[in-house]
Amino acid sequence: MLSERRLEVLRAIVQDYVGTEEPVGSKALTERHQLGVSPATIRNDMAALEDEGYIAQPHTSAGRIPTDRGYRLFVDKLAGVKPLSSPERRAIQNFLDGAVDLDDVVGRTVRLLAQLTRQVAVVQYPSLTRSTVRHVELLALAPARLMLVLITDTGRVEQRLIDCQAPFAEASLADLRARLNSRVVGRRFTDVPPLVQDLPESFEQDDRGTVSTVLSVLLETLVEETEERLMIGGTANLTRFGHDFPLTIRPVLEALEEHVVMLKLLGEAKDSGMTVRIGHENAHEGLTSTSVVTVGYGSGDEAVAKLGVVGPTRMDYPGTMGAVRAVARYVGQILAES
Amino acid sequence: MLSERRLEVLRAIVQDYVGTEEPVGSKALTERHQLGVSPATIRNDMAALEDEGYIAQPHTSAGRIPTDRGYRLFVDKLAGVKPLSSPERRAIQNFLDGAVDLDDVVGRTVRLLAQLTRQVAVVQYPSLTRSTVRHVELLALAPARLMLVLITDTGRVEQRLIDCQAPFAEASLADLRARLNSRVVGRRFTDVPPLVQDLPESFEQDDRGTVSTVLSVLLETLVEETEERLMIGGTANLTRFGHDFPLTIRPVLEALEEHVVMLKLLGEAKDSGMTVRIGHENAHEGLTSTSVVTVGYGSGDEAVAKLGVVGPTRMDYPGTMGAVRAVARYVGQILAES
DNA sequence: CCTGGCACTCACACGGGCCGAGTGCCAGAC
DNA sequence: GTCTGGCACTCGGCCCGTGTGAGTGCCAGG
Repeated sequence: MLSERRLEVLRAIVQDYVGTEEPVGSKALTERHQLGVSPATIRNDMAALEDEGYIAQPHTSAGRIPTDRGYRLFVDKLAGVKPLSSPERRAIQNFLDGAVDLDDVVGRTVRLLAQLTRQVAVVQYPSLTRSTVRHVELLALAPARLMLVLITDTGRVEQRLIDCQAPFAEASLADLRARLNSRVVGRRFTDVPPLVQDLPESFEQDDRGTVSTVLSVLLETLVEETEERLMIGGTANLTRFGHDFPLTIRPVLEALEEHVVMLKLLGEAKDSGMTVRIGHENAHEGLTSTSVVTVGYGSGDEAVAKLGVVGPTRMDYPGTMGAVRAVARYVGQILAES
Repeated sequence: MLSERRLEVLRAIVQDYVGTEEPVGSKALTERHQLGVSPATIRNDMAALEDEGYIAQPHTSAGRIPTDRGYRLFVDKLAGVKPLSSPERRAIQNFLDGAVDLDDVVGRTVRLLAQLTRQVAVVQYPSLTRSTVRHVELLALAPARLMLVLITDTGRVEQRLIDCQAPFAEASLADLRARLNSRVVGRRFTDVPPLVQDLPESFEQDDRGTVSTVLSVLLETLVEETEERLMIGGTANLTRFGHDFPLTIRPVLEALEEHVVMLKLLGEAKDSGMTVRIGHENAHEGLTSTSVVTVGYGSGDEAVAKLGVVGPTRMDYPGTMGAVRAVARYVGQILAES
């Protein structure tokens, strides 16, 4: 177990290193923080911290920098979440309030997060799986060609074209439309399947095939079309990473472009509360020198999607966490209103 | 006017520089190309080319590199468009054929272009303004709340919610839907406005307000919602730029993230044929050290949108142009089929 | 008009020496 | 037991002088 002071030393090291981007030595530490002890004492503490794997020296005669493990301890035990200033909060609200549709909300959120944190922002579109159905519409584009439109409570709209084997009477269509809506509106996607299972039976023999087709397309849309999307922004901030560029930044850019990778990353995060994954804690190889801060957001009590930022392990954790949490909160509000 | 051989020297310089990324000297030139003259002669030619502003020396005693003007001449007079190999063509077709919807087509195209050219790919979504209407649907979500769905010939679907002042009878709705479709299906967006102008007059007094509202939303969608979208990919290729990184790459990333900037860029290109903008020919400041190769693509005879790549001025122009043209052609085919 | 020769210029790589920040350890003080 | 000041040591980074080689411009001769 580390003594109180040693934890304090670790905190100081993290803070200084994040600020200066340079290895921090014992003397500099005593000068910049009121630790009340001499550099020699700090040196002993640092040696102990190094033994425990919390800090490391890049070169024999350089200062120390935190390891991933050190950042972990810092985040878990030493750092709080720094709330935003009230001008910042107002700016967020103003900026997000101007959004006109879902795409716009997500787009603005990405830009906002990127600007606030000066890092790469990742925002997942509200997921279909956790949403509820606001409305289902069925229209006949041609006698044997239908279009299914699904509107979610988060404002997302999905449409599918359906080719039927046989023409479908307008009356039957209206009937199906009405029954569908009465059963599924307001339901969560995952609850829908059992609710519509028996629908074909209540139709005439001739129409059952078409009804089944429609239902299967609907279920496909609900489930398989959990094809989750996301938007990414602020990649220009990657250039602030370090000066050993190409090697550092390239794999990160590659990972960011693979939305599948990013979705997996978000999926691994906790559903509620904030998740911070530091350096090697990220499974993906390209991201082992980055930290990822994510949090769920939603229109109501429950999270429907996640958002977060990707930055160097050497990031301002309290500030970043504060910004991420605040943005998630406001986006949730905006979604609830619309 | 430059002699034949001097043009040949310029071509050789461009080719070598693009290949090696290093300034090319007179001796190396004679060794790698059969110019039939000695280095001394080449030196004279190079001096002349430098006087004319086609090449420059980064340092007093280094080789020459092409200037923007040099590349311009190369592209205009010296370079052809290099056709793709047939395996490449097959790969393109296979890859694009797997697309399931418009988003997927655009996404695959971006990845394809980025991979083929090893540069940043930019693909504009098929523009609404040049498309035609495949179908318009109107549905009542609630007595006084309508939804307008617009389907284009390129498979794009736009939807809008409409709040009406007064309830709108189902019969009137069906009537409006039918009339709308009979007038606008198959029409180009720009032709629609005069065709629907008089519609409100043919409805009952009570419904005219709602009809007008619907029409104005439709026109808004057609015109204002020429909010053109685009997709960008392959930014990781930027890391291959040079070794003087941050300064070069940063403004480029910033420009790429500003979709408005990129759309303007595409808008400035010729509507038909390929456009190559080299270095300072690009108005945007962040892109003055890049070249942009764009071409229009479309489902039929006419271009409905543009795509292209952004890369260093020192790029393989013939190869890039070949890839861009080929991809545009195949995307056009895919769109026409769907 | 082309060529070989020649003197000149410079960017860059290499190597040595100095500097200073930072460390570990130890003996002594509290 | 813990902290402190002192001390010897390490080593990365910086400055600087030198050498090298690629590349140039110019000129006289074919």
